[in-house]
Amino acid sequence: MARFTIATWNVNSIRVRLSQVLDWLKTNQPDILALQETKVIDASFPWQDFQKIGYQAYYAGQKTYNGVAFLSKNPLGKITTDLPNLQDLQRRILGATYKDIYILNLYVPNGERVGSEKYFYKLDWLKKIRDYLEQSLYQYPKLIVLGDFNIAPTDDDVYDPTQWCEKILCSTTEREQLKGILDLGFCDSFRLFSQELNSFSWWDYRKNGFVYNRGLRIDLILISKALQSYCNNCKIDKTPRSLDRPSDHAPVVCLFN
DNA sequence: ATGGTAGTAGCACTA
Repeated sequence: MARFTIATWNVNSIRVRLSQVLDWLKTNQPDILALQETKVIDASFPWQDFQKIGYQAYYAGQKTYNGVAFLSKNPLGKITTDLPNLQDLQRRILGATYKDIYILNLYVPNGERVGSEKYFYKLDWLKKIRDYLEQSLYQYPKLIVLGDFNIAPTDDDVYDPTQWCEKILCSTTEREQLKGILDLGFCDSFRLFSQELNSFSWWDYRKNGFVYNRGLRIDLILISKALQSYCNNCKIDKTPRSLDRPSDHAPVVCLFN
């Protein structure tokens, strides 16, 4: 397999974060960057800025909320924004092919609070994603599912598991839904490699969460079995989180070769 | 502190 890097980053508004994303792309040169929470309608997506630095943009946005995108050095194929079993006005899904790899960029619903209406929407949404992935694996054994999952897979991905016990992003039911996806034949690429304790990808803006490393690891790159032997590294890049006016999420990068 | 901060929009909602 030719060397290939893919990354995911919830940017919390592409318009506010545009210069940071451009700088990060110039420095890191991933083949593909998947974005979440772009928060722009398609007509306002700043695709020209990315084209100038050698990236083609694919996007599915809406006003104010959600919005997903791919920035890619090479053209992507088979762009999908809705799944056969999941048609939603909320723009949270973007699928594309790159060579023989299928890539699914997800902005999983937050869920607000365990037991809330949004929580059940999240669980139902994840079940539909699972069913779609189960089918897709037949056609695309090489499958990458990445994005903001809004689930911390285990207590090792939580700065204070006691405080977060059975809270949104950490509840047993959410974790079981994620496990249901992993059990199809995916792994959490971050855990294929040794990592520092307390590695997180999201820190609350409030109460200096980043300064005290009070975070969660909710941004994931899941890879199917057919890709595992090619995966050489996965890491979280905390540097953009320390910039002025940052996103509350850090990029996660996965390398194949 | 049923708080806190940020983005969008221009208020209240979402995260």
